[in-house]
Amino acid sequence: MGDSVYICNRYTVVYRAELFSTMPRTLPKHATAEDMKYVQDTLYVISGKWKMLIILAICAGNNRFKDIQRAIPRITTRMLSKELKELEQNKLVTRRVYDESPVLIEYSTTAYCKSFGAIIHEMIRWGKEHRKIVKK
Amino acid sequence: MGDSVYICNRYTVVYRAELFSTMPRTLPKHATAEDMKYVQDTLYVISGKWKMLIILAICAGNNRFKDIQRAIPRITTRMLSKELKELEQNKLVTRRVYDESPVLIEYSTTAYCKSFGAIIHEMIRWGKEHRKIVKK
DNA sequence: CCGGATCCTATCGGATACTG
DNA sequence: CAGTATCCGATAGGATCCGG
Repeated sequence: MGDSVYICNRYTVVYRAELFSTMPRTLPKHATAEDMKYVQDTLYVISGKWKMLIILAICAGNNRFKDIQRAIPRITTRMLSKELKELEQNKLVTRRVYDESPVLIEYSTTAYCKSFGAIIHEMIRWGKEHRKIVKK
Repeated sequence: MGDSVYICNRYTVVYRAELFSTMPRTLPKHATAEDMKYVQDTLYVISGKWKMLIILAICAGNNRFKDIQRAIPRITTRMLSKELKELEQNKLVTRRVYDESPVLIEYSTTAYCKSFGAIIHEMIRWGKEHRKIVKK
């Protein structure tokens, strides 16, 4: 009981509520199966080869398709197009069309996207530590 | 200049140093291409369908192969075996062999693994927010 | 300039069978 | 019990071509 089935874009996973009752103190104290969904969501939203780089490229001031592409070596138009669409669906990026001729399209990150900062910080910290640990 | 090529298990990516000079304040202030490697590392270590669940299952007190497998619905022996090996390489899990008969093998999470708590917390927070945002 | 459509490959993960 | 080996389908990502 308490188990839940959760479907994210990638996977169907069954979470057993009992897994979350006895976690050590340094992991979330009373995490629930519900919580795990959120972790999977977050992971899904930012995983993939290009997503983080695209976000950072836009943050760096590249607002047009070609500019973003130029800023990220080796990315193909197919991938950039696909990932931008996903980022837009997830409200991390907005796409604005200016009806001039030729048509002008601008991408920008949302304020919400910036709420991401804390996670990025944590990941930098942890990843840095990780290199040291694994090297040993 | 300042660009770097980085190979993690999954991808070969080129980071352009210039991407990181003008990021908004709510993202890391002076993140470098170096920092992005760490983010990718972290992402890689915990991504995949089962890794987080395995960590949590062990935290919950399942220390033997069969116990972990029973705790995680639908995981196959192949996947559990494979992921445990990776987690061990990344020092998140230790494998101990007790030479009794029949042989007894125990998995446990490392203290290092628990340093992960902050990221999990952040991901829960962000993922929760995300559901609300995307629903609208 | 901004992509969509098509085809292809490599990797991820599942099913099943088998072993010390 | 604690896995390994083999085969296989699904999907992520790449290459290329085309169109508004």
